[in-house]
Amino acid sequence: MNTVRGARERARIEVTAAIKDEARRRLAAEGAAKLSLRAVARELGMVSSALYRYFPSRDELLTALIIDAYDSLGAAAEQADARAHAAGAPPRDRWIAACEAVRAWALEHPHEYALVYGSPVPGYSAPADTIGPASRVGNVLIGIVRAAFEGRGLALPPLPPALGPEAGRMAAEFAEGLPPAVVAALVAAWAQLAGLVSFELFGQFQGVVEERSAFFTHAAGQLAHGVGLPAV
Amino acid sequence: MNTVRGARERARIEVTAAIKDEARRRLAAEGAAKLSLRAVARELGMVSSALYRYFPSRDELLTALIIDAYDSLGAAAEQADARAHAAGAPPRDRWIAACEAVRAWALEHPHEYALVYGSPVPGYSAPADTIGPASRVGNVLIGIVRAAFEGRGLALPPLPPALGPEAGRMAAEFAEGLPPAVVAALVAAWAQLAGLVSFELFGQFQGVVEERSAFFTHAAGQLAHGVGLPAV
DNA sequence: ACCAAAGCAAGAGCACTGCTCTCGAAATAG
DNA sequence: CTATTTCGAGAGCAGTGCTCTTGCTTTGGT
Repeated sequence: MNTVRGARERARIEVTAAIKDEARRRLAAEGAAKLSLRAVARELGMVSSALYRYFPSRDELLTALIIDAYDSLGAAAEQADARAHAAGAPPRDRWIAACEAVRAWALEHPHEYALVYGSPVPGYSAPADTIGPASRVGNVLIGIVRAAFEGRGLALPPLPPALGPEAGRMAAEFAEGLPPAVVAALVAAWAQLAGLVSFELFGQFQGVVEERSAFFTHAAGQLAHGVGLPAV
Repeated sequence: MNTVRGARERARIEVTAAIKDEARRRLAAEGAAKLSLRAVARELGMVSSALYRYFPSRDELLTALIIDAYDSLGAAAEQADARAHAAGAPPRDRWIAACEAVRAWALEHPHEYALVYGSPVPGYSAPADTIGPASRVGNVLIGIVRAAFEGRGLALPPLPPALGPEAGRMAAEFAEGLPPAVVAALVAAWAQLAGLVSFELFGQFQGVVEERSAFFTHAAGQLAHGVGLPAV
C-alpha cells in the first residue's frame, strides 16, 4: 500500500537515492572503472563503511545504475516512438525516430551507455533484474514492426531454412504473431543498431565518418529496410 | 638491418615480450579492468617498480596489448579471406568467411576483443599507433567489395543526396575508386558486424538467440547483401 | 684497459581502493 | 520500558598505480 512506515524507512530510500545520484554523477565524470565507493561516500559526507548498509558491494551499486540506465534509455526510445506515432508518421519514420533517440541518449549519457552496451565489467554477470528493463528498447522496435505488419506494408526478409526453427522459437517467445523471418531480422537489426552507436561513441569512427548524424540516419533507414519496413 | 645490438637490447626486448605475454594471460583470465601491473610483475619474479622501465604506465601496457589485438584480429580476417579467395569463393562467401573469422577470433579472445571494440577504458583515448592495425579488418572488407566491383557483380546501395559529399570524401580517403554509396554501406556494415559480435560476446543475446553460429552467418549474409554483394 | 655515463632492479613509501569487523548510539517493536 | 534491530563511525587488511632513492651492472668513449 506504500504507506509511510516511519522516519527510518523514509530516510533509507532517500539515502539510497542520494547514493545512486552521486554515483551517477561520478560515473558521468570518470567512467565506470573509476567509480569508487569511497569517493561517493566522501562526497555525501559519510564514511565508506556506512555505504555498505545500502549496497552490499560495488557491483551491486553498478547493477542498480545499469537497471536505471536501461530504464532511462528505454523510456527515451518509447517517448520518441510515441511522438512519431502521434504525429502520424509511417513505420519507417517511427523506426528511424526510435533509433535516433537511442543514439541521442547514448551521446548524452556515454558512460551509462557504455555500462549497459559496452564491455561488461569483468567477472560480473548481469542478474535477472536487468532483463526486464533491458528489453524495453527491443520492445519498441518490435511494436513498430508489428504495426507495419498489421497494417498492410511489411516485406518479408529472406530466411534460410536452417534458421527456420530458431526464428520460429524467437517469434513465439517474445514477438508472438510476427513472421519468423521478420523476428530474425529484427534481432539482428537491434544488435546492428547498437554497433553503429557504439562505434560512434567509442571513437571507432574517428577519422572515418565526419557527418555522424546524417550518416546514422541513413544507416538507420537501411536497418528499417532490412527488417522489411517499406520505404514510403 | 635488425642487427644484433648487444645483450642488453636483446634482454630488453625479451623482457618486454615476457611482460606482454604475462599481461595477455592475465587479461584473458580476469579482464582489462583487473589487469594489475603488480600482479604481472609478481608472476615474472620482478618487483613492480622495475616494470616501469618497460612501460611508463598501465595505460601504455594496455595500448601495446590493444595494438597486438588489432593485429591479431586483422591477421585472422586476412587469412580467412585469403583462404576463401584461393578456394575460388565468390565475393559473398569471402565476405561471410571474413565475418565469421572476426566472430571466431572474438570468441577465442573475448577480453582482447572487449579491449578494442568494447567501451574504451575511461579517460583513455587511443593514440595514433593504433589506427594502422585497427584498419586491417576494414581493409579486408574493402578488398572483397572491390573485387566484386572490378568483376561484374556489385549492386549499388541507395544513397540519399545529402550524404553524397560525405560518402565521396570517405571513398576518396580510404577506398579510392569504389562508388561512394558502396563505401557508405561498407562503413555501416563494419560497425554493424561489430554490433553483432559484441552482442553475442557481451551476453546481450542470452535468452534471445540460441543458435548463435547459424544466426550470425545469416546476419553476415544480410550485411553482404546490404553492401551490394550479389547472392550468387 | 679504464672510467664515466647510462640502464636497470630493488625497496620504501604515498595516496588510494574494496571490504570486514567491532563498537556505541539511535530508532523501532513488543 | 525493555529488547531488538538498524545504522554510522572508526580501525584495519590486503591490494592498487606510481614515484623516488639507492646501489649494481652493462655499455661506450678515450
